[in-house]
Amino acid sequence: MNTPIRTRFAPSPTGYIHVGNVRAALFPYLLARQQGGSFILRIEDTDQARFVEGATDLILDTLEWLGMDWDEGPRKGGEYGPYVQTERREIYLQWAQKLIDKGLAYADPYIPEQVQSFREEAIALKKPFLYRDHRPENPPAWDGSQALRFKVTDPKRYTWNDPIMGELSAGPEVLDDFILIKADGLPTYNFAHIVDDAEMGITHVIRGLEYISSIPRYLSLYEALDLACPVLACMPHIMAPDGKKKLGKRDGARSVTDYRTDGILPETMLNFLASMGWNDGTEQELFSREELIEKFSLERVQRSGARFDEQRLLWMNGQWIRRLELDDLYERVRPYWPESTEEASDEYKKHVLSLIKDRLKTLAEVSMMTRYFFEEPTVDESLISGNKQLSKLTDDERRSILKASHDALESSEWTPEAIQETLNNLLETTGEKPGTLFSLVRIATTWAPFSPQLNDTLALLGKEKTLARLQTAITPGV
RNA sequence: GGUCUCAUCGUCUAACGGUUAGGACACCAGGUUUUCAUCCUGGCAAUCGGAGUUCGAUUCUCCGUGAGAUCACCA
Repeated sequence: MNTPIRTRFAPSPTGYIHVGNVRAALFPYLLARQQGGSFILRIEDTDQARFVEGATDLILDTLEWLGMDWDEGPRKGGEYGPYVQTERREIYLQWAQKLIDKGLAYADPYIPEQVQSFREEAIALKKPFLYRDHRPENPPAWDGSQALRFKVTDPKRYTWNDPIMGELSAGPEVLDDFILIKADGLPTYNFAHIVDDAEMGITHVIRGLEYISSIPRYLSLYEALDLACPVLACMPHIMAPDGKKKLGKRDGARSVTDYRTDGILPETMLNFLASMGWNDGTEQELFSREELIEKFSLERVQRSGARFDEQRLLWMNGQWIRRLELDDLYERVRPYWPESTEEASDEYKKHVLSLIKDRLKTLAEVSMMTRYFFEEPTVDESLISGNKQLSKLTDDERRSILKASHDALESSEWTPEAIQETLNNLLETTGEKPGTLFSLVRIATTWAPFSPQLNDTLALLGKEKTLARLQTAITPGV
């Protein structure tokens, strides 16, 4: 009987959360859920300079929105807490003491500027810089005011197996005496995450590719601490739209909150991010959270980076919107109605929504797509002049067609079917083509570049409004 | 520059060493007797280059080339 796996997401609260961050949470989440294990959330806030107030809440809110529930961590607690690194200082110091006792950690007598000059010296000589080449003979006893460094005693080549990348290795030249505890008393990521992962029983570490070159250092630290090494997996980056480098905040990576505001569904975001760099080998494109959990595997994760294609995201969002039940969609779209809809009944708005559901790519689009159902539209002559058929007609010809339409509709029953029949009859009596007649009536009643099927639109708009808008369009001066 | 990694349509990707190299997005054309969209048809479009192994290479090996990551008292 295997012990249940434990995976984690360990973000830094340094600002907004972008799609790359979310995907770094998604893969460990999916794996934990699939294997019946635990997904742990840990806040890595040891960089006080980059700490941003409120960033943690933003991260937690985003994960909750996406339905990526965690088993232990902030807002949840758990038996391995605290789950915020600045609250774990004592733990790091205890582990650091173990290394000191073993002679595997020592105080750095230099200040950062001195180390920097060593580094520049090496660069000037075109030699790779290694701190251990400058390792002090008799370092002072560590009193907590200096940085504490790890002592690499046996630089060697490490080889390890990454479930995504395959067999990896790196030589001794990448091993160095890195800093464990900074002069401010807080641990570096390199040290803290090893300690935390061990203390929290993490079995699978899944993180971005940028960590791959540091892994030999982690391996040497696991050895020094006599710790079993968890499974280490690195996943490829999401690339910036130009495909040149990993997506980051400086490249205008949009926050997940922005996509949420635009009306991207959490289903879409999950599906889309999982699909970037993973597929199940079939031709399936749309995966629900449940399907992702069932089918995900690290072995099928792509090894190369993928660009974030917003057009594909929009297409996928449209697909997910279409899959929603109308009532569900109505609830989600609630914040997006224009102000003029406040008076309208839920029933009417829901009906409007049903007509445009197939047209939506984002929830935010309801606003611009439905205005004419709630307020009097503004006449836009360019809709006529820009229309191939309609621009050929004179004003009088257009009025005459609209007049005929008005009169026919006036005596029509007001159901979608009856309206369609009336419109069809009108084609015969006026001798106009559908492209002319229907377009003209559509524009005169909505003044929108596009709208749902004409008979449905008129039926919902109501006889009174339809006739009034046609009358306005017939009135000279329009 | 050192180290490490990656490489199939414009983009996301599929293909036990044997396929007319498949699908999706985008784009183009047509259909669903009005527009936009949905939906359906069809079209365009790819194995980075060179050696080698093999009867046969997108797939394995090597060398190039290109791209990315990393070399912090950041994570």
